[in-house]
Amino acid sequence: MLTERQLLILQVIIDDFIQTARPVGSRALSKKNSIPYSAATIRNEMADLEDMGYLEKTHLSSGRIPSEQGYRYYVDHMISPVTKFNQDMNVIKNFINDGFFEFEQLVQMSAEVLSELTNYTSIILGPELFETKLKQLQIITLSPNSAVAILVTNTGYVEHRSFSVPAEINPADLEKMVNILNDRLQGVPIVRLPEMFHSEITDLMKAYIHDFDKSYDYLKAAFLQEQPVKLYIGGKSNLLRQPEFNDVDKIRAFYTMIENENEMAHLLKGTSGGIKVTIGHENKADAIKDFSLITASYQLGGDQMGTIALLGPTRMEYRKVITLLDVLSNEMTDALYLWYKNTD
Amino acid sequence: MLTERQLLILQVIIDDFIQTARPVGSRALSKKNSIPYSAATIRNEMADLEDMGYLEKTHLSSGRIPSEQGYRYYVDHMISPVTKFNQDMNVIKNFINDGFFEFEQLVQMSAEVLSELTNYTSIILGPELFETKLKQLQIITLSPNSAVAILVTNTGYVEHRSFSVPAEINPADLEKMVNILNDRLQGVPIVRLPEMFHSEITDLMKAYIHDFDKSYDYLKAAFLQEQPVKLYIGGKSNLLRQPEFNDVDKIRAFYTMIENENEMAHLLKGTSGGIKVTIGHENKADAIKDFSLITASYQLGGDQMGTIALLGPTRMEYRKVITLLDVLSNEMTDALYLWYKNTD
DNA sequence: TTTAGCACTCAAGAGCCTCGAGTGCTAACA
DNA sequence: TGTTAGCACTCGAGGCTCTTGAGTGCTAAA
Repeated sequence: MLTERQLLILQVIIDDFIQTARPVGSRALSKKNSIPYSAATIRNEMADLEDMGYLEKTHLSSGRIPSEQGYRYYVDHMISPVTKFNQDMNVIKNFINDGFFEFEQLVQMSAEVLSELTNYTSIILGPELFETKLKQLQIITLSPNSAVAILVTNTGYVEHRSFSVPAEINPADLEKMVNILNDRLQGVPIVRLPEMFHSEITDLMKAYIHDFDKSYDYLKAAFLQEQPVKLYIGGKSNLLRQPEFNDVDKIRAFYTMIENENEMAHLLKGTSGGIKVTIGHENKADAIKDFSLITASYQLGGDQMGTIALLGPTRMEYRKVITLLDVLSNEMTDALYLWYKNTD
Repeated sequence: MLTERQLLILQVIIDDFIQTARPVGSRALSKKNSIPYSAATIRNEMADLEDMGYLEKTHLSSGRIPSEQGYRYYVDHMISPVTKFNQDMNVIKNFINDGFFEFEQLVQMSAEVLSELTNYTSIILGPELFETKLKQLQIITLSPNSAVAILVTNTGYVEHRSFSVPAEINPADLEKMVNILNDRLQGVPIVRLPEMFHSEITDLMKAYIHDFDKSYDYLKAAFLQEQPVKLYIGGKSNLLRQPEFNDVDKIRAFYTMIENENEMAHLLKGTSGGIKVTIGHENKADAIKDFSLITASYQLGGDQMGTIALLGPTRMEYRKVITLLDVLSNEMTDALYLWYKNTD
C-alpha cells in the first residue's frame, strides 16, 4: 500500500512527465510548492516507488519516468472527476447539438474534433449493422447492362453498389424479384439476410422468374457482398508533434500500422460498454506496444453501435482524454437516440 | 544544344541517381560499361552540364545530382516508350479486367495497386458529377421524424443523406413532392439541379403541397447540400521508405499536407487530358516544392471524369510511373466506357 | 525520520581528427 | 584539338574525447 506521501510524489511525477516528456528528478520536484520535502527524502521515496514498480529510470543516473504499471495505477486511482476541461467539453456539446444532418458526417466530425482537442489520433469504428433491420431493397436499372442496387436499413444506413448485368439476365426479372424480396424481408435483421435470402424466398420466386438461378446469383452478389468496415481516423499527423516521435523508424511503424484498416478495426472491436484504457504492452497488437489506446462506445438503445478511440503515446493526458471521451460518447448516444427514436 | 556524349552522361547520371539517391561522381561513372571515357573527361562534361543548369552539386566537392531542369529535360526528351515494365502493366490490366463490381471500389483499388507497384503515394480524385444526369430521387421515411434521401445518377453514383423531419412537416408531403420532382427532373444534369429545383418546379408544387415553404426548404437541404470531394489516397506510408524522408520535419510537412483534402483536390483539379508531370518548384503548392506530381485523367466518353496522380520525391522513377499511369488511365477509361455505355 | 553532503553516473553536445569520395586545374599525350 | 593522368584541395560522415549538468545512492549528522 502506498503512503500519502508516496501517492503525492507519484502523482506529481506522472503529471509532470505527461506535460514535459522529460524524466523528472528529485531536486526539481523538491522545488515545487506542492511538495514540502527535501530532494534527499524524495529520492528515498522514489527509490521505493521504483522498487514497487511504479517508476523507472531511463538510465542509471537519470530522473524517473512512470512505468506502465505507474500509469495503470494513475488511471485507476488518481483520476478524480475533473471539471478542468469544461471548455473543451462545451466544444463537443455544441458541435453535436448544432444539429447534424447525417450519421456518417457526425461520426467523421467527431473524430476530427476529438483529435483537434487532444492532439492525439482519433479512431472511430463505424456502426455495426448487427442489430439493424432491413428497411428497403431497391434496384435501379441504368442501362440494358448495368444497374445499381441499394439497401436501406431502419437506422438510415444506406449501402449501394453498381454492377453490370449480363445479357442473359432480364432486368425486369430482377425488379420483380426485388419487389418480392422487399415485401418479405422488411424488418429482418441485416445479419440474417443471407439465410433468409436463401431459405424462405427462393421457392416463392422460382415460380415467377424465368431463368431463376442466374438472376438469383446476381442479386445475391449485389446485396449480400460483404462491406468493408467503416473506419474514420482523424488527426493522423497530430502524433508527429509529440516528442516521442522524433525517430523516423517509430513514425514508419506507426503509419504502417494505422493504414492497416483491418488490424485497427480488430483492435477496437470487442470493447464493450464504458471507457477502457489500454496502456502500452497491455495492447494485444505488437505495433502499438508503445502506445495507449482509450476506447469508448456509443450506443443506440442499448445495442452497441460503434467505438470511439484515441491513440497516443503512453505518456498521454489520460485525465483529459477520459473526460472528453466520456462526454462525447454520451452526447453521441443521446443524439442518436433522439435521432432514431420511433424507428421501427 | 547538348552533344551526344552530354546526353549520354546526363541520362546515366539521372538514371543512377534515381536508383541510388546518392550524388554520382565522375570516377564511378567512368567505370560503367556504357561510358567509355575517363573520369577527367567526364568531369569536364559534367562541369558544362552544370553550367547549363542540368546538374547540381550538393556541396563544393560532391558528386552531381540532377537539377529540376535536368529532370524536366529527362522527362521531356529521354523517356522513350518502354516495354520494361510489362509485368507491372499486366498487373494493372489483370486487376481491372478481373471485372469490378462497383465504381468506387475500382477507383480505390487502383490507388492501392498503383502505389504498391511504384512505392509512391497515389491520389485519385473521384469522378466529378459535372456531366452526369439525374436518374432518380427518392425519399424513404424511417420514422415519423426521420428520413433518408437518396439521389442516383445515370452513371450509377449514389448519394444519400439521412435527416430528421421536424414535427410540422408531413412525410407524406415530402414523398408527394419527390414524386413530382422525379417526373420532372429525370435526365437533368446534376449541376443544373439547384436552379431547376427553384425555377421550374415550385409553382407546380405550391398548388399541391400544404405548408409548401418548409417542406421545400427541407428537400432542398436534403438533396442539394454540397458533397465533399472524393479523394482516395493510397500508400501514404510508402514515401517513408524513400531515403529523402529521413528527416522528421519533412515527414511532418508531408503528412500535414496530405491530410488537407481540399488542398490536395485543388492541386489535382484543372489538369486536362493526357499525362502531366510537375517537378518540384513547378508545383503551385509550397508544401510539395520538394515533390513531383504526375497526373493522368480517366474519362467517360470524352467528358473528363477524374484524375489519377502519383506523388513522389523529385527523384522519381519517371519512366515507370508515366508508363503505368498511362496504362491505368486507358484501362479505366475503357472499363468505364464498357460499363456505362448505353446509359441514358 | 529527515536532511546535507559527497562521490559517482550518464546523455548530450562541442571540438577534433581521419577517411574516402569527389572536384578543378594543369600539363602531357595522341 | 580533344583526351587523359596527376595532384592539391574540399567536404560530409563517422569515430573519439572532453566537458557539463542533471541526476542518483549512500552515509552520517541533526
